[in-house]
Amino acid sequence: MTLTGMLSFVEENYLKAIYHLSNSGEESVTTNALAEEMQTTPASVSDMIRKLSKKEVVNYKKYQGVNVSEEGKLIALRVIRKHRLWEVFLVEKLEFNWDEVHDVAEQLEHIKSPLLIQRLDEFLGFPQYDPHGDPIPDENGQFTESKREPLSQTQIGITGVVVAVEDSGTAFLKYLDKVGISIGTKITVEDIIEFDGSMDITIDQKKSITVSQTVADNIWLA
Amino acid sequence: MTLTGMLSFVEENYLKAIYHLSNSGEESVTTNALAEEMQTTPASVSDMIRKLSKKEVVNYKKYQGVNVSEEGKLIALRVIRKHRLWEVFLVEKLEFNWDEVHDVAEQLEHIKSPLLIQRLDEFLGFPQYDPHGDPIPDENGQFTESKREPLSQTQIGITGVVVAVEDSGTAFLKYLDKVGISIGTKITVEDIIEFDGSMDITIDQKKSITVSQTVADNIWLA
DNA sequence: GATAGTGTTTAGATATATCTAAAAAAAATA
DNA sequence: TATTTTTTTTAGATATATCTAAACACTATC
Repeated sequence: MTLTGMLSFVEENYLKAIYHLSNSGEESVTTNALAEEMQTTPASVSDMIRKLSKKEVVNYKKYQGVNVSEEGKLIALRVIRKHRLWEVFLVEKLEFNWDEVHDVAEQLEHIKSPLLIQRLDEFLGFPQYDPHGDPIPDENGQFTESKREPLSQTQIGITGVVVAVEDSGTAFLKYLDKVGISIGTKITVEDIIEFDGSMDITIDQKKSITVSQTVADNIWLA
Repeated sequence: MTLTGMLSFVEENYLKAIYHLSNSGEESVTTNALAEEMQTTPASVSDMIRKLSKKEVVNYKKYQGVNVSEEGKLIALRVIRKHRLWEVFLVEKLEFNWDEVHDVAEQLEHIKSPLLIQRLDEFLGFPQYDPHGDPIPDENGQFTESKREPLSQTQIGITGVVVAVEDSGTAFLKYLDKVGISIGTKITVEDIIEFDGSMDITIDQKKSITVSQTVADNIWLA
């Protein structure tokens, strides 16, 4: 009953991971990196890549790494579109916290119904960003890539607005809630500790805290 | 990663089919009937039943048919609950027609997130019936089974209100739209043709039409 | 440029869900 | 009751997605 070109859940997840790791489809992704990302073994990754390559959704030469083909990129972006639209739905309509949406959206993103996504988009008022600040691509995979940089690459004295944060882990988002950082928060870099890359920052011109480099890597400013 | 007792999509679908075919878990379901319902072979059904039996969600003795256990009934009813809540969402919020919701709900019913269903229920205002008039069980599988009978078993002269219709097929629901029958429609039985069981009925005391026995079997009145 | 080490792929195995074909059990019929 | 027919189950195969262990290919070093 599987339609031609129809990918399984697992295949869609691999494609999404390849897209993400390759920095939006440009760089080549190694087998080990993918295995780490997918929480599986390099052997399984090799098998799956061969399969995706046969379906022509990835470009692949043995031992040379892999990245998404044009067709694969569009498929990945459509899955990402669905993921982010569902996240908006969960937060805006069902009052989920931003740290509760990821796992549910990981399931909902695989529902196959173009009409559903079209109507959901409409119902939500055609949102441009998800609750973590990531842009929502349109049906054709187009989105406006706003220029933004990680907090960790900002200089002392610079003030920026948080436009996005990494959305994968609950723990990180709970931490941001605790210290009072969300999309739109104004952050000023007061000092950078060279030893470990941690930063002293001021939040909304009021509260001062120190954040680790790991944290600073996962907050984007504009 | 599969949690203990966690059923796959396919297993959930079998359980649901067994529950439906057994008249809400009372009668015994034959292998052939299940194969027909699941659009597969008796051999596949046998295999799956053995598996479900090992997981103790169905009661099964070889050659004696199968039905859901207490635990299996609750699982089936929770899947049905999800299916019907999603149908309400699609019709009420995303403006789907009642003949467009079934296939999408078949996918959405397998999403695993108790919080999602709790919030969805709340968001929809705790609906008691789905768009086809079927009752929505609560978290514990409880629902008020209203007394209703198929139009085909009604007598001449009787007037009833449509409280439910069979929801599985698009063609049937499109037909009901065409002739002007929906939930709440008043139907009066004018005549019953003994030869083929077809019926002359009046719709909302205005329009008169003739419906086949098959159609009459799939409309419930109260 | 040979070699040690790391990264990657293949070979072979397991579990799920399905199938066809054959065997076994139950039901229907003579 | 014996036999035929139908239903159901088992046996053996296929496809997906995974694994471990072994082989292979690149890279870095001496």
